[in-house]
Amino acid sequence: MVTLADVARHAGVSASTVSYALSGKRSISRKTRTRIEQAITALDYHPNAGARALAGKRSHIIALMVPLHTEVHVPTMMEIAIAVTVAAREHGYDVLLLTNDEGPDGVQRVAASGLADGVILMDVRLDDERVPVLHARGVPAALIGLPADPAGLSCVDHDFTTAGALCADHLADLGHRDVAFIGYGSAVYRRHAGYAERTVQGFRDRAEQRGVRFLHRPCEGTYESTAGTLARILADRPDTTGFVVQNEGAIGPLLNLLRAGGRTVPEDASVIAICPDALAEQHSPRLTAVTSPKKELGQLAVDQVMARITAVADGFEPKDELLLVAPDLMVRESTAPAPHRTTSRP
Amino acid sequence: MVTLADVARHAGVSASTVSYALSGKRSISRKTRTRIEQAITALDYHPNAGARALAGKRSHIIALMVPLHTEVHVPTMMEIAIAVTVAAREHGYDVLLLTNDEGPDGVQRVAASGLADGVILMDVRLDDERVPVLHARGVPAALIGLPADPAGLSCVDHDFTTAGALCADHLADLGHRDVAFIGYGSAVYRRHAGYAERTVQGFRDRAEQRGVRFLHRPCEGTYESTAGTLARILADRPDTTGFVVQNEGAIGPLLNLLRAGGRTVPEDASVIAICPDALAEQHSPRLTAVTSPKKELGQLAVDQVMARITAVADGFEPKDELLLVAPDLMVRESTAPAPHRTTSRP
DNA sequence: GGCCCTTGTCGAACCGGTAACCCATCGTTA
DNA sequence: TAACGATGGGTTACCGGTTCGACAAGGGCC
Repeated sequence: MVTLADVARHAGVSASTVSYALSGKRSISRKTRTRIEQAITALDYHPNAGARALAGKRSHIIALMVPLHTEVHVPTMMEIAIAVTVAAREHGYDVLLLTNDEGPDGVQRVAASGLADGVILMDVRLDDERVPVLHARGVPAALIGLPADPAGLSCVDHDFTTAGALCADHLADLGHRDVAFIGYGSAVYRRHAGYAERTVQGFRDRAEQRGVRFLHRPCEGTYESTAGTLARILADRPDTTGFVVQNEGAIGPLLNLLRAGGRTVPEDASVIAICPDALAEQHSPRLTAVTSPKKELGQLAVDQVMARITAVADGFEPKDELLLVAPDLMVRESTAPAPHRTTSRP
Repeated sequence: MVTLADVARHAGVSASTVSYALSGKRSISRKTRTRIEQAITALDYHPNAGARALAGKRSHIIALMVPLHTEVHVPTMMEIAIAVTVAAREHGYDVLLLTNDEGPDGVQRVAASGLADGVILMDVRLDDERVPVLHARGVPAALIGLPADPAGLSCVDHDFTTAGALCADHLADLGHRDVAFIGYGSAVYRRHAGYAERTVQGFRDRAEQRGVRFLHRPCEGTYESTAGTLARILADRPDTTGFVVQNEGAIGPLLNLLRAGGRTVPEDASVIAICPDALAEQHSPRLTAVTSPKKELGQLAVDQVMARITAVADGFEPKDELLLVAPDLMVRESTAPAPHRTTSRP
């Protein structure tokens, strides 16, 4: 193994000079710098991570805690994870993968041992158990998702409220008067996943503003549950012509069921999905969808942790941030003006 | 921060004794051991990761390099990544997430710096560039996927050959005489992704053995490409009654297209998917599918790296392993005996 | 009773960087 | 011209564990 001392010897300088040349924390003359650089490439030197962490009190690692349960859209999660990893590298950081089953102890473990300088938590619940640990230890952290009380924390999230509102607006604009919101399975709402509730809330509020009648129905995302949900919706409100689907698993079944029931999309019924673009493109017809830029989420979260890490290291009080990333409505082939009423009702 | 020395003082012993009590590398009397344990919990001691890595020459971290391109099924990848993480924890190891865009340099970086003790590579190509680095540095590694020359390496993979063969067998058993294999986009084959080629090979060989006529057609997985692929298949072999789909994106479109073309599944055409169970369950009808246990893959890969890490540390020559995990054929609703020929041909 | 082996503990030398502190040189300013 | 700041480099004390060698105490054996 090649050490700093080896490089120093090879370059004819002292170890500290090499260290400073590497970190840039002091000015080094052109000549010595190039001599050092040559020595480094000549010897193929790679600074020892453990020694660097020990002496520098920074591991240059952030931990990313990902959810285990599959209710969240996995590719989306993965995309965020990748974005986090890439963004972290740009700060000279690496990413440690933690699973949610380690829970608060996992956060405690990596933070207390100095394994990670900071933590990014995904799939944050309103009453998340990991948050107290962050406070207790003063762990630099960024949350992707919002807890009930974000005081003293940095958070990023999709702006789900706006996502819901965009859906309501789009359908209202197209003249739909009776619309249905097909949400996640009731377990998700029971877990108090903030995003699910906020989407419905945004949809509900805007729908009311626009004078659109709506139903909100949970749905597990299997074929059967979707069939059941749709049947109940049409039983309760036969004139429903607009559908918003947040549960990705329900999209395919819904389209099939509508078709099977003699309703053509988008002529007889409009469908908006709240899902990644890749998914929206896969269906036939291609779906009008509301999407959030996942890459941005990951990058922002990294920026937030990095800011907190340096703040804590420099003795500053890290400042809280709460960023909501605006979603985009992409109009495709699955939405159209509401059909004229053919059924007359009492 | 609580250090080993603090614990030692609190327990009235020397630092080395605490270290030995923790590592178990020397016998410690019952009494002192319990005193030390009490001190540890009393002070809430967590060994410093950097110091441990530096002194012990082990970071207790393995790197996992995941692919970036989306041709592979992302949830499957994620499931493997999670399995790796969980399995690693059972060995007292953590997982560092690397993305494939770092390429060979990434492997070099984490290995040479001692950041990671070993590496698990996913999405291995036949002529993977990262393999030479492993050899050059003697990096303990496990590959998920097979390179062209696995000599000196530990590898796990799905037994794709058997997967292909299982499909051919199942269709042959049901009496299908003309079958089609709908594969991945041609880019995948061009990248020499071993798994794609091996699946086709296994299918081809078994089909020939069983006297089944077959076609192999690449498919990008979009709606259009699937339509095109299906049209060509039916043009070339109108009597085709069995379909094997490896590209998950093509499954939904294929089912819709068959239905639209007046072919009922499974009465007129049987469909087997090579995909995760979760996906097979989502379609209607539920798909007969060939699946590999992803969890096992991750666990085995971890076992392999761990074995190599300890081997290298103890000065042994690590022994190569090549494990193929057998897939399961799960019969569901999308396959049935071949229909009697109704079209007579010249 | 002397000898040796086992068991339990301690002291101290690392592991490979970091950064505070010190020193020399040189150009600038009063 | 003396004082001074800026620049470039060396010395060295850590950072918090691990592990080797030393050693004392106790037991078994001849």
